[in-house]
Amino acid sequence: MTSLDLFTHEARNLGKSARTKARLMDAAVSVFARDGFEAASVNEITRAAEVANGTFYVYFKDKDEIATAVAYRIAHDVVQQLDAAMVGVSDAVERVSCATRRLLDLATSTPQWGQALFRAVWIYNDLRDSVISYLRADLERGVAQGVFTVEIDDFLISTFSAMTMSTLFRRLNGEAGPDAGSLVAQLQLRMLGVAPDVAKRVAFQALEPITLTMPVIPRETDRSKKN
Amino acid sequence: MTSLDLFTHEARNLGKSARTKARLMDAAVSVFARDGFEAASVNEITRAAEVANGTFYVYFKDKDEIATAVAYRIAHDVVQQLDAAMVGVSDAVERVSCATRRLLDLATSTPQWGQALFRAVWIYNDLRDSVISYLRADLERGVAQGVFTVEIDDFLISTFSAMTMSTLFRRLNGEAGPDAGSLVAQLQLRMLGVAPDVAKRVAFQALEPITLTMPVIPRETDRSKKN
DNA sequence: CGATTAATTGACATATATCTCATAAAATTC
DNA sequence: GAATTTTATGAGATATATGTCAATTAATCG
Repeated sequence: MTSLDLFTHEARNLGKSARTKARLMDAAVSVFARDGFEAASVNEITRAAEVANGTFYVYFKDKDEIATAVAYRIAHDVVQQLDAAMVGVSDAVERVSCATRRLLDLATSTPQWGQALFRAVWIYNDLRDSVISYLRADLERGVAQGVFTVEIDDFLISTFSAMTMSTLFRRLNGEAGPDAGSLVAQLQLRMLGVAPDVAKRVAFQALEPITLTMPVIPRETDRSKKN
Repeated sequence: MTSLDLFTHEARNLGKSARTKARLMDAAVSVFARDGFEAASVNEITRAAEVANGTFYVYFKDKDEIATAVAYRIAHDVVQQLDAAMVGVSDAVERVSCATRRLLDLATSTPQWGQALFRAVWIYNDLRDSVISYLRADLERGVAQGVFTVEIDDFLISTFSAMTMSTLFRRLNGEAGPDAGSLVAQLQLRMLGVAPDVAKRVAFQALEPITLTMPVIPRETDRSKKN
């Protein structure tokens, strides 16, 4: 077990089997983030979860099944948090910029989940679609308002999200700094046809601090700090 | 062994050991393209190459070594072909557009190599740098000429190549059609600050048919056509 | 052609992964 | 607290991968 253990935390008041399952899912997040989907093994996951090998198969048929479960749960949570962070933003240009920046902030604030999200989106196409479900609507609104001068189709949306995802990747690997969200949002707005000065202003304008509504993210307490 | 076998073809006049090594490298390309780097096994490669397991270890220390060899050779060849295809294109806007489109055309014309290139660039960062080595210069030239209104830094270049690479990925997976190169080039030019109408014109203008100079790409003859 | 060198082979030792299942431990019920 | 149900265990059967090496086959040379 490492760091956050969000699933375990969520399941802390449920029955024993739910808690064990959650432990396995947290462990899977760690292992997938560290080793990648392919290289990860059930043994690594059970070791990380501190349960016996056989326990895994009580809860999941195989690696694919836990991977799917983890991926969909993470995507679901991220979409939820993203929705919450977007409440009150109505201007199309701001919404598009905000979504990219918030997603990056979210995914990098808990890097293991970010890694898992990245890999999950890579593998499960429908997940990508759900993470960016709001995007198409915002883009179309911008076109209707005349601020975006580009045709909204699958190709555009794929390219747009590839820009976000590649930034996430570089952010998680330390190749990009905290302003990466703003930088890529700026490029995305330019691509959509927003005037350069407006793109810069919107992409770099300060974001409200996030007010978490849904899942309580446990923080390390000072006393339990590691080395 | 499948389809193209470019390495084998290149080595056809060399000694036996060079030919066997080439067989292994072609097989590796196939297997990596099919199974991905992680999932590929030495056994699969030797089976595809129709040699015994032990033969592999005569030529390569392990999977990593052949992967590196293959990746660098492919990147080298692609850069070479790309250079050839860019000769005579001098305008910065055209060069940037042309490079993206040519790279996509090249990589999709031999899909297994395209897959391998995609995976290689993913894993070996310096390869990505070599494939896009010309890019920075062209971008800076465009800025000097006043046609690009964006700051040229690592972040921009990474994002730019992510757009190309994600298009390659979708192209190889049949999610994008033959015009994908033009579509993404258009978006890239817009992002760089080129006026939308110019971006469209340049990205969609006809390209000269490629005149191959360097490595002879063997074509399937009609009589050896499969089913 | 016989001798020498180069290239190839596949069985084998080792390691690690998957998934099952009889059994044990823990939790719950009455 | 005994009985019952739920949960967890880890040894083991099966499979597949890696890398080595003595032996075999193919190529070359004088």
